[in-house]
Parts: sequence; C-alpha cells; structure tokens
Amino acid sequence: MAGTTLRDVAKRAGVSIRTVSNVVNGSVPVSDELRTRVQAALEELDYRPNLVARNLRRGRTGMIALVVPELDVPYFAELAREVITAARAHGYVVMLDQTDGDGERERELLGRESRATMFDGLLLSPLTISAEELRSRTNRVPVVLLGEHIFNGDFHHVAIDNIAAAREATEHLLSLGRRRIAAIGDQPYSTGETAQLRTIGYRQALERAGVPVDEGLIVPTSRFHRHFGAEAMERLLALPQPPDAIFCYNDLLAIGAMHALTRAGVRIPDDIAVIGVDGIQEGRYSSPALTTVAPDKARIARTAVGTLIAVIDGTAPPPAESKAPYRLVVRESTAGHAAPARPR
Amino acid sequence: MAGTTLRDVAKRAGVSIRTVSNVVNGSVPVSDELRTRVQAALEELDYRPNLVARNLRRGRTGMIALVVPELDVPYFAELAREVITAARAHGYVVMLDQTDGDGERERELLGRESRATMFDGLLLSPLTISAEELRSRTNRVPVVLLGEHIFNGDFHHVAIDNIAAAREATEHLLSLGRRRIAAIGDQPYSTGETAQLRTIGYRQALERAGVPVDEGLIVPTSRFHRHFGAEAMERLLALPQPPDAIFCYNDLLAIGAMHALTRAGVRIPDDIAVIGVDGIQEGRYSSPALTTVAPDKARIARTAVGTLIAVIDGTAPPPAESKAPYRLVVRESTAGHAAPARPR
DNA sequence: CCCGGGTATTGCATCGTTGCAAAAGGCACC
DNA sequence: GGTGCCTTTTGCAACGATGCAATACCCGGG
Repeated sequence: MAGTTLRDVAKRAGVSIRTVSNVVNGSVPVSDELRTRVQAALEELDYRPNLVARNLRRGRTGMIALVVPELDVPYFAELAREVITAARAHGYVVMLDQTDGDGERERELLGRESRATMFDGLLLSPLTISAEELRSRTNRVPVVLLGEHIFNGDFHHVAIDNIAAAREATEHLLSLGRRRIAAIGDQPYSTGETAQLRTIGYRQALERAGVPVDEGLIVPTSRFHRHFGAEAMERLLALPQPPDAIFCYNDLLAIGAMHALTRAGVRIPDDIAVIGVDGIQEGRYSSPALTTVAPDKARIARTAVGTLIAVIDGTAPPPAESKAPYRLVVRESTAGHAAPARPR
Repeated sequence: MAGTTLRDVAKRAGVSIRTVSNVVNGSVPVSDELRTRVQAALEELDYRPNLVARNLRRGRTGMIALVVPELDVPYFAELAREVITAARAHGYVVMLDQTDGDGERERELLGRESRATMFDGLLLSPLTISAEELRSRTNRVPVVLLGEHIFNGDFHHVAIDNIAAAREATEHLLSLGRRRIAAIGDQPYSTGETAQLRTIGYRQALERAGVPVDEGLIVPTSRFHRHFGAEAMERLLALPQPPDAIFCYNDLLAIGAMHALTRAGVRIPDDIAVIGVDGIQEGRYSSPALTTVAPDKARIARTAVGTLIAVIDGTAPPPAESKAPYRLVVRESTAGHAAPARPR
C-alpha cells in the first residue's frame, strides 16, 4: 500500500537517502557510477516522490485554487479552461471549487477549517462576499479577484470595464436605429455590483444618444441563467409597447430571451435585436447566432495567474485593478442572417 | 509570512503542543479550563492548521482528481459540477485537470513526475490512453474510469450502456416514421471506442426495424464539437438524397448540425429530425429545443465518487462495470413545436 | 609523504502535525 | 495512608522529503 520512499531506494542502491534525493532532483552533482546505480533502483522500485512531504518541506504546494460560482455556467467553464492552461505554463496546477453563489460557501472557504492552507494562492470570483469580510478573513493567503465586485484597492483584481462594455453593447443596438432598448439582468441589491455597473453603462449610452430611459424596460433577474432570460423576455413581450432590442447582461440570459422570442414567433433581429455579454461558444451556434461583447478570457486568465504568482513570489506591485480587453462580436442576432458561420 | 503553528499556540496558552492539537481535533477529552485557555490563544493568533503537514502525517489528503478531456465541453462541465458536489458530501475536494484529448497529457498524468501522489484517488475520463498503459502506470493509485473505453475488468468503471442508448435514440427516430436516418460522430479508429459502440447501437436499431444501413449516411467526425456537427451536416445536405433524420453522437454535434440546417433553410423536425446524446442544458434552450438521450449525471457522479472512496478505504468489491441510467428527453427537434419550455 | 583545494557523499535537523504510550494528577476504596 | 483505577496531559517519534554543513574522498603540488 505505502509507496516506495527514498529510504527504500537508498537501501536498495546501497547509498544514503540524501544521494538518492540528489539524483532525483538533479541539483547536486552525483558521480556517474552512483547515479547509474540509483537510477536502476529507482526504476526497479518504481519510485514516485511523495509530493505531500516535498510540499511540507519546501513550504509550497504548486497548487492554486480557482473558485467560481458555478462550473456549468459556460463562461466560468471557459475561463477555468484558460486558467488551467495559464497555470500549467507556470508549473502550477489548479484546484477548482464552486460556491453555487452561496455566500455561506464562500465564507466557509476562508474560514478556520478551510483548505486554503493547501494552496499557494487563490483566484476568487466572488459573488456575495463583501470586501470587508474578505479582508478580515484572508490571512496572508495571496488572493487575486476575478470580475467586478467593488473593491477598494486592497486586492489585486482583474476584470473588464463593465460600464464601458455595457455602454458599447447598447450603442451597438442604437447604431441599428433601435430606440426602445430593454435591459435584462439588473440586480439592484447589495451583491449585484457587476449587474449594477452594466446598468450604468446602459443608461450612459441612452443618455448620450438622447434617448429617454424607460424604467419599465429594465428587467431585473435573480441570476444569470437561461431560464431567467426567457422569463424576463416573456414579461417584456407582454408590455403594451414591447422593445425593439434587448441588451442582456450575459449570453445565457440572451439565449433564454431568444428562446422565448422564437417560441412567440418574433423574428430576430428583424423585430427585436438581441445582444449579450461573455462571448461563450454556445452563442456561435445558437439560432440565430448571438451578437455579444466578448471579454478576452485567455488574457484575463493569463493576467490573473501571472499576478497571483507574482504575489506568491513576493514580486508583485501593490494591489491594483487590471482592466482586461474585450471586443464586440457581431453576429446574426443583430445583423440579419448574413454572417457566415465560423469554424471553431 | 509563516502561519501560526501549534507550537506558537501552545507557548501562548502555556500548554503542550499535543494538548492544543487535542483541542483542535476534539478527539481526546480536554479539561474545561485548558480548553478555554487554548481556544482563546487559537483565536488571538488566528491559528489555521497546516493541511499539508496534517496530510503527511495522516497519509491522506482528502483530495481526489477528476481528469476530463475538456472542461469547456458542457457535458464535462456539468459532470464536474456533480462530481464536486458528490465529493463534498464525503468530505473530499476535487482537483480538476483537462488533457485536451491529448494522449501525451494523459500519459504524463500517470508518469514519474505526476502529481498523482497528492491525491487519494483518481477519476479518469480517458480519451486516448489504452487499458494496457493505464494498468502498467497506475501504481496502486485508486482509479475509477468514467465513460466507455473498452476495458477488461481491471478497473472500476461507470458509464451508460452506449449501445442501448444509441439504439433507443435511433428507434425514437424510426418511431416518427423516418427511414433515411443519418449518424454523425463515428470514430472508426483505435481511440474512438465510445463512438464505435454508438454506431453498433445505431446499426442494431436499423436492422431490427428492417431498414437497410446506408454506409454513406454514417459520417465520422474527428471530435465531438459543434463545428464538426455543422460540417458533417453540410456534407449530408449535399447528398443527392439527403436524410430525413439525424442521430448525433452527442449534443454538441447535434447543435452544430441544427445550426447548419437552419442556415440552409431546412425545417426541424418537419424536414429533418435531430437527436443528440448527453442531455446538456444548452439543448433545452436551443432553437428548436433538442431531443436527447440524457445520462443521469448526478447518479454517475455519485456512483463514481462512492466507488472511488470505497477503493480508497479498501472496502470496495473487485473492479466491475457499473451501468448508469439514462433517459430519452423528447423536445422540439423531433416532436414539432408543441413541447412547452421547461424552467430550469 | 603531507597538505590544500575541490568535488562527492553523508548525517542531522527540520517542515507541522498526529499516533502511541508513558507520566501526572485526582479520587475512592480498602 | 497506601493502592489502584480512571482521566487528563505530555514527550517522543514518525510521516517523507530537503537545506545545511560537516565529512570523506581524490588529485596535484610542495
């Protein structure tokens, strides 16, 4: 049951434990004769270093944790993939955990009995936890935050400019000549910072264009899932004067909204144009294909991982906010059925 | 930098290290007086147990690894979510890794320098690695395999009955009166075991119904992504006599195929009916909503995690194949536009 | 033949925790 | 008052690896 240890190999090769260690690590020179003998013993006994022991001794585990609300939300899955790739490039592996958007779960993560001590650092996509709590709880575990959640400079933080992104999305709809533009996804309560920023951007665009804001066209949703997008859309369709375009705060809401529109026989984009945010792969193959504001996930992941590792190594500058790039990807849901499908 | 240790707390409370440990673990009785004093010291110094040290001492890490080809493939993301939930119920956390379907990466996972020793067990969804390699490389690391990949009883293994599932999918299309049924997703080469099983089921259904198999309607795809589904569909549409139904080997292929159909102006299901496999959430909100054979992912996850932990604890029966349940979920892509959208 | 200087090898301590078993303390009973 | 038993507390060793510094070895030069 127990694995082979350095001691076993040493005994077998007739050398000291330390010499075997030297052969394994290659840091200290070892004579050809002994190296050969030791390597043979390593092979024969199929030695694998016990990483737990190594980690204890070295004081580092080579693991970082990525904590997201839900893994089966495509944005997070796609981001996770990029984070894993970025971390691997630095020799780190990634432990994934999901909080289900449950504040309790987020707090537990940082609590007394948390596993946080097993990781060299934490990438956190916080949903409900406050800056205050975070500050008081993360005792010198390096942390980098992902996504907007208003923070005051205590933490490194990687996100897109949500206000600008929302403004550009709305401006795109305005540029099509639409004037009754609805917004789906506001969260006007304490933990909906990201949503609130997007609402600000939406208002800015309308105001700049001189279009009055109709508060009835701003539909809040409790979460950013397809189902709530469909529900909100149905409510909007029931209005005496329905909108002619929809800005959804993420792609899942948009896909739900389009589902409701299609079922209701409304033509997209002819009757109502739809735009989302996130740039998930799903939107490329939806019918119609979804126009979206796509954050550069690979860039976000690289920046976040790079920053986290700098914090771990103690070479990081003081905490700062890093704005990640994004781009508008125009597809059928705002541009008619002309755009060709693109291969992956 | 270094965290507070038991030694620090002990010094502060004026007791032995061991007593502090007893208070922290609660396993051994401690007098009220000392407990109070120790707890105060724990609070003041904000002690967090060093899990790496604890793991080394206990010989267990409480971590299992889940290795999948790609995290941003919805099926795996959804499965991962269930695995994390199931593992948590047993007090385990899950480390996620992806191999990108790269055999090298899979092999590296089990090699000399792998991190496998950090985990109590491995859940592996192998894509290209062979049973032979696996057997020779996994030295007493408990392993449970997910998904079909032909194995000969050396490993615990959780999967649906792919032949039966494919047969039922095809039979569903037959029951609609369709006779020219195409199959998208065959992989007639060494590492495409899952696909090959589905092809067998497809053939069985046709044969039982007395429908001759048209080899030209079986379209292989290198991978199970939306893009390849669309590509395959285009090829089928170019046939002199196109099919009237499509069995796609997974939902992503089906969504790609539907995308191509919609662009080509083909009506679904009126002209061509489409069915997939996997039961991913995306299919509920696609236009049209996708009929699918949905494996019970929660059940798969619970069974796999439960089995793995049994292996870890040494209480597992000998390796066996465990067949997970699945069900046919009929939606618009085979049943017209009658089915109501269901909330999540 | 002895010594200096470089390289190769080794022993010891340590990372922070827990298992084990012995020591210390308290109490009741003879 | 001494003995034995039970409870609480403690010391020591160990998990398996690596950092440090001391030792052993080898060679050339005086």
